[in-house]
Amino acid sequence: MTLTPEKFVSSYLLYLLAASSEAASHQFHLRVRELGLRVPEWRVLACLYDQDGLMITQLAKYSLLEQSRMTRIVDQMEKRGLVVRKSDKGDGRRVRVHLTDAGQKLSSEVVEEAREHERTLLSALNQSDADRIKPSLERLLASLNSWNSANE
Amino acid sequence: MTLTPEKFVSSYLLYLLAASSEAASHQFHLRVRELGLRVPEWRVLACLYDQDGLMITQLAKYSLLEQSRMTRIVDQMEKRGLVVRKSDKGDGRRVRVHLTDAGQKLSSEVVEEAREHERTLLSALNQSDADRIKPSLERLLASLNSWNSANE
DNA sequence: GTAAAAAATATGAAATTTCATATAAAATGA
DNA sequence: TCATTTTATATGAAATTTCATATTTTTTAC
Repeated sequence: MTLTPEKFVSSYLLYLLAASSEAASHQFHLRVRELGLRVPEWRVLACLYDQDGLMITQLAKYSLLEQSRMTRIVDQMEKRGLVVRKSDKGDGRRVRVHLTDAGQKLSSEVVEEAREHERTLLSALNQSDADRIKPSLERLLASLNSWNSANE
Repeated sequence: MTLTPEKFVSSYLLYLLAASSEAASHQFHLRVRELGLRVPEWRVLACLYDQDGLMITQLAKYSLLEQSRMTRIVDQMEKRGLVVRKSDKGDGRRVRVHLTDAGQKLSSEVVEEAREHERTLLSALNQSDADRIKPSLERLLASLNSWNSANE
């Protein structure tokens, strides 16, 4: 049927991206679970580390998951004392999520481990790949995002 | 506490990879759902397109999901008439998953759409990024995989 | 040849996730 | 202003996913 029946998956862009993401995250996500966190919870901590008081919707977007799921993740983190909800004065629809002291402490610790893990990963690459990978992914992501917005 | 309180997430390698993967896949995964498939089912079709008769475990690995989940994905695809299980002669533990005629037809069609989508995505990048991205991800993935094996 | 270990798949039960939609607040526009 | 639409979050119910473990077959080590 096709003239080029070569393997498809192993050089398919979407596979390479998903598999790289999975491979890069694997060890660290094991560590995250050791710390008693699930991946989405770690993502929330990381987002709030950068900017405390984000809304549920923003957390969902940055953490790459759905809003209704984020609502429940925040529920659990709140029960656990890592974050608190505060309603936005000025816009009563918005819920601002803030780190508690415990959440702040944990988030700093895990971010530090994440940085260290990243250094380790990068040091396993050859110098030129290690130098280029992040800027290159940043450009890719920017292109993809603008392409996606243009095609919604 | 830290001397460089700059944003962490937006330039974190694991975030860049996960977000790029998500952004690159988003539109195509919508299309996959339009075709009545879930993402893992599409992945199975793609794997079997490359090599019919893979085992459950291999499908799980290539599709980046767990074995017990793959068992149930295959259950559903089998009920739907896209694949059939055949037990491996020579090793009775192994289950070989084969495309049916319908599965073969569907898998060829979706793979063709995936190729087209990939061309479209790549054409949105500048020439040099478009040329480098796949080889570069292939090297990254290889490094990560060998690093992961070494650190299990 | 046999016991123990390993490998491949399946499955019950709990937990999570999704989907559609409810609720409530704010913005828009006539 | 009032009705309509949009935005933000929450939630019920169904579906999926995970986790631990059972089952079956093969391999390994004695």
